[in-house]
Amino acid sequence: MAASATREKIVTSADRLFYERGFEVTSFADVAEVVGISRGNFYYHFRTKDEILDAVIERRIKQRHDMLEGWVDSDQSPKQCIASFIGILLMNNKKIRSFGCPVGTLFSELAKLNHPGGPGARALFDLFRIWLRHRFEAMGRGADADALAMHILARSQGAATLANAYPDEPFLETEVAQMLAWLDAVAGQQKQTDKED
Amino acid sequence: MAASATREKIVTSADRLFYERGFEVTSFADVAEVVGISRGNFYYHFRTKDEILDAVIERRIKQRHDMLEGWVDSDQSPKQCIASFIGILLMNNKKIRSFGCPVGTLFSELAKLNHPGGPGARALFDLFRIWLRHRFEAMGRGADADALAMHILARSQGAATLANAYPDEPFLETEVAQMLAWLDAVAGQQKQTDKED
DNA sequence: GTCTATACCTGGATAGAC
DNA sequence: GTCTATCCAGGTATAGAC
Repeated sequence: MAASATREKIVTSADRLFYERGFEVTSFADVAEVVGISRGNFYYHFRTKDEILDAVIERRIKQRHDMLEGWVDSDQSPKQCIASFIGILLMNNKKIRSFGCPVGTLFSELAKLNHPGGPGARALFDLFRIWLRHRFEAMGRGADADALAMHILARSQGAATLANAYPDEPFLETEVAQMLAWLDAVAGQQKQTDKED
Repeated sequence: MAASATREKIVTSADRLFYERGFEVTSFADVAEVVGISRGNFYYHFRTKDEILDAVIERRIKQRHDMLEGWVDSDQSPKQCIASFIGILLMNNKKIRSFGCPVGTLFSELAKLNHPGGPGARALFDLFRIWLRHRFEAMGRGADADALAMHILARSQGAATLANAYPDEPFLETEVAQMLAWLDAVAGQQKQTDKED
């Protein structure tokens, strides 16, 4: 269990390569070269390629989880939290333009492969979905909180895909502004409804 | 140039397999098996795997082009045309739930590979983008027609990705309804602006 | 145009020395 | 824990008979 330095480096490098080149196309030799170890040594730390994938997904989940909970813990309002989520697109805009969304692209690759890691990749979506749902609930959107969560998740995914296809255009910034405006409208709607009912 | 029956079958089968399993992971043996020919025969029709990819992309572009122009030619209004575009998501909802969007997933796979076919895959996006832009222009949206086209393209992509991640939920239908409502709003906005200015 | 046979390479995975 | 050597499967691609 004690995470050895080498094991750590393997997971970190594999994470990057799976993102930048894709899971299937990344070979042990590629990872070994980046880490600076021999192919053979690999199998001391991981018995199969799938085990590395599991470790990478686990790592990604932990990272995202910590980031999301960090926002909640730093006394941001639910609306601010959701705005921070939308802001991820700008925070990572360079990588997204080059390689798409790490969550969405990994998921669709594994889905096509019918790969056993698929459910793990979906867990990444679940993490964001449930977290977003809780924020919308905290905003007083009990009834349609999950639908709103799914909607903003989809908008992010679409924005990332198109930003990847057209990396040299200011599209991502425009789209983020619209998503924030949508969030404002959702928050305002709530007040409206309070008055009207 | 005369498209032989075998060549035709190879492209059709490769198209399906590239969509359902992914480009990289699909081997000549896979395609040959589906078509019912030997691997060797393959090379009479295509010299490399990339040549098949080119043919598949060309085929997809032609199919989509014909579909889009068919709508224009059948006297649909610009707004109806855009609604038909949005409706693709429902028309193909079974396949989208299983394998995602054929345009988006192929693009992101090739983007990661830095594959020479990447630009071809982007051409598929361009086809939709430009067609949509023309429809919005015909609706009187000269100034922001392209931005609207990009927006609805992104919404479709996001909806497809999430539908793939959560195939058992009625999410796709909900999202399509919202996109149609958005289209109504865009059309109405135009009239509003006419009055206000 | 289609087949079989085969060359060649790369990838995942194992064995065993150090 | 790390290495080298090696096995084996599967992939692309070629040669040449039919």
